[in-house]
Amino acid sequence: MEKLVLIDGHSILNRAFYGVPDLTNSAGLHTNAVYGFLNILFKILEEETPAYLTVAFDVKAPTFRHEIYQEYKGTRKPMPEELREQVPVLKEVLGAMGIKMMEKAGLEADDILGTLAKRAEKEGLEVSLVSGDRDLLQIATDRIKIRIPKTKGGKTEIEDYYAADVEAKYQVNPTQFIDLKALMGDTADNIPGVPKVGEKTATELMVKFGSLDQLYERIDEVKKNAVRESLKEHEALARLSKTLATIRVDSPLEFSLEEARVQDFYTEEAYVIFKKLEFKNLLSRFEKGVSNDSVTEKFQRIEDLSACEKVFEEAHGQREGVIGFALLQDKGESHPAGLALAFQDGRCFFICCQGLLTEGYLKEKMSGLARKCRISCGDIKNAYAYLECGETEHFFDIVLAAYLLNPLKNDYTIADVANEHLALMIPERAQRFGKASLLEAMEEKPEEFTQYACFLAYVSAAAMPVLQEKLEEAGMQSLMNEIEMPLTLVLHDMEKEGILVKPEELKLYGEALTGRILQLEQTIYEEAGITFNINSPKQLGEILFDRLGIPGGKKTKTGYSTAADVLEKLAPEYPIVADVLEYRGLAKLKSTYADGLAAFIGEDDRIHSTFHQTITATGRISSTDPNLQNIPMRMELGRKIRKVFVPREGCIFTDADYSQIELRILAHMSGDQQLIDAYRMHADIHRTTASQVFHIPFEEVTDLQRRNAKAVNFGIVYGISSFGLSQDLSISRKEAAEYIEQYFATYPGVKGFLDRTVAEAKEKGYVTTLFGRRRPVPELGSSNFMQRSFGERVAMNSPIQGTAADVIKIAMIRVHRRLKKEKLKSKLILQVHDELLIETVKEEAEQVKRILGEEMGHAAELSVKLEIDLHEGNDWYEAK
DNA sequence: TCAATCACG
DNA sequence: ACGTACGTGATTGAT
Repeated sequence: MEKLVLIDGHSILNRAFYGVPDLTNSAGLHTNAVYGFLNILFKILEEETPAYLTVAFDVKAPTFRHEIYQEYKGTRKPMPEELREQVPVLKEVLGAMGIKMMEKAGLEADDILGTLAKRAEKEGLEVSLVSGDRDLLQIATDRIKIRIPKTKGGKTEIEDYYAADVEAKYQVNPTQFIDLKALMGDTADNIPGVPKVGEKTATELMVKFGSLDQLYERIDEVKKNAVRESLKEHEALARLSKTLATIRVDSPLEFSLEEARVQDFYTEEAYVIFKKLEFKNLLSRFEKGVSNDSVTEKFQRIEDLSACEKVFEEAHGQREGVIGFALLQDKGESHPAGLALAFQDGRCFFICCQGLLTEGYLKEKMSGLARKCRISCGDIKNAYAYLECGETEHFFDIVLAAYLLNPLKNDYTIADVANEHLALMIPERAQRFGKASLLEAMEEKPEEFTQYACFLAYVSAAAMPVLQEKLEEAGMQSLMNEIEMPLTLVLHDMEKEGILVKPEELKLYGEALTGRILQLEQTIYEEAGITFNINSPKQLGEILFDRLGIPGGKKTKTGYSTAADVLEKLAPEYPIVADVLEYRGLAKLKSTYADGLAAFIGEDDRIHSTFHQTITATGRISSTDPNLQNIPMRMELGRKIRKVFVPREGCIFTDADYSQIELRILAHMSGDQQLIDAYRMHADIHRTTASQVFHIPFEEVTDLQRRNAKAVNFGIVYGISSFGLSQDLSISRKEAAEYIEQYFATYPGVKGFLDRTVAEAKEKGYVTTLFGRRRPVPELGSSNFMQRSFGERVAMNSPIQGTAADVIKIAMIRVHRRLKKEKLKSKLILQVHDELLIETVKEEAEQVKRILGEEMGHAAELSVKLEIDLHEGNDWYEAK
């Protein structure tokens, strides 16, 4: 049966805009929405291979809905400029591809789509209707399928609804869906619903009565008084809403199916436009012979021992080239689905972990190979169980390389790398298997799984030379080879090691909090004269500022701000505010730390956090599940949590942190002689700064002056602005500006450096650290003042924060190496940006301190010394 | 899924 | 005139 695909143009463009990260071509044109639209389009065409295709658009002109309801807003919120400019671009692209488009004054795209769908169905066609708008579900039948794509970070999943699926999900059939909408309203389209009726109530009503008409005929059967009265009162509104929500299926349209016939999209004209938009990976579709088929025909699945032996034997012969490798194992899963290898000639093998091919066997085979050959893979940190090896020289992580080349992306999948660096489109995992685990996916779709696994290995091998060349071009090869790759080993060991905690003490800590929390809760309810959810900023704001009439300005989009800095100003005068602040503090400690951490304690009584190397824009690492880089420190009560983190039997903690590493790096990078000398003369840099900036003898600097100088120092590192500083110090903007001016007068080299950095960033589009790490700063090209200012601050801060990140990474690698080389049992277990924590065997304490001092102190040779503060203790609290 | 809040460097 | 400090992650409530 022939098929017609109908697409809601604006709706899909809109989805794509918000789902695909910002993209701009060199002419400064935003292209992300068009790009996302095309990806969805190609995906659908590949799946459906329709005979006919039409894209419908809304027109600006008023529709019949405006005539019957004045306030009707139709198409949603105002479109951001970055999206609006892409609408004509999309139409141009579709035109060039010879795709039929339709729009008509007085009709919304919905009405065109509904009408065409029903007509086509009558003529015996199958119909797929693609839209981001659930309103279209009312059109679904068993021959009209509604497809709702969801794009997040480049990945697209599509929800499909035939009539039966609508019923399964919403408990109403497509016709009833209109009535359901009429009761609920639709805020996006500004269609009013009946007050007091939300989704839940509306569904209940529809299940019971079947239709809006039936509901009003038997209105007295509605049990809830409030709902019934509201329904009665707003009957006219409900019926109006129904009319507004009903999609027309009988629009007067001239439509010839023949014009919609799908033809070859890959026209010369389309090629030119794709090139102009810089859709490099889509261009590959125009080049013949580079289809995925020619790649996948060399993919093979291995299930038995002899075949596997042969693969590994051959692999050992691949010394000159690189072998692509992929481990197919989900995090937290006890055993893998298997592993994949890719050879230079394009042959790829997915080796199932089953039967004689046990986990242990594969580990041994793979580790043997890893000792002899160069291996390229993605996310190597999670594959070390299969690559047993004390060094990383002959390993390459393509994901890590992709991160270095552009650290601003949200995630780094191998499919992404293939897309960006090989111009090869391969489906994302979620596209192939949805939310299924790898083991489930292998069971359910064996052939596709083999293809998926082989692709991972294939891309790993094929992308390596490309990425290496790009790294070299960008001057980041040694950053990759000497810092990021070796660091993967260190992080792997840190994760494996974990940190010991005392579960009972953590529990006691939590219980102690609970008592006080309950007490405060009661007090707050009494003071408010009402019980409410203190954790809800919305409710809290209303109680404090409306009900109790406490003076406080609106701040956030949604209502009053109840953030700590606002409440702190009110606390001295209003006991309830002080209590809320205390409550908030305790609730945070309880939920995030006491209860939160407890959930991560393993069988070994240790917490094994995950360290991420490809998250931050500046080069720092991050920690999750749980985050051990934000354990309380600044407040005494919170800090006590650190007492539950302890070294194992026979060990102590040795903690070392850099003293003001970012300011020292600023001194070095700026070359400001005054600042360099300040560090050479005095330990107390903030007091020195105060003395020099305010022209006072060092000894006479007051605490306030020192505090101000400290804030200025911080401000400089963050990319100074008088507004930010004034906010921090609660002084006027003018005063803050004067501080900054005096600071720059004192340290002219710093001013020069910051200015140069911003200028360079504007020229090149990125900034670099001392070790060559890059951060692009696209915001500098923005026409928006706010965004541009942000870009300037980022340009000033990133080289400093990023260099500090480089330095401690170097220190980690060296400390880790020396612990191993000197055959110590002490282990590096945590990094907190400027701090390293070592679980130290007592007998090794002196040696460990020496290693930390030497390796951290000399990780980089700067024009000022890198000072280290060293502490020891029997728990993390003592060791800080 | 997003916004607000708050923990850290 | 615009309306902010830089970089993260977890929890909560509301949508």
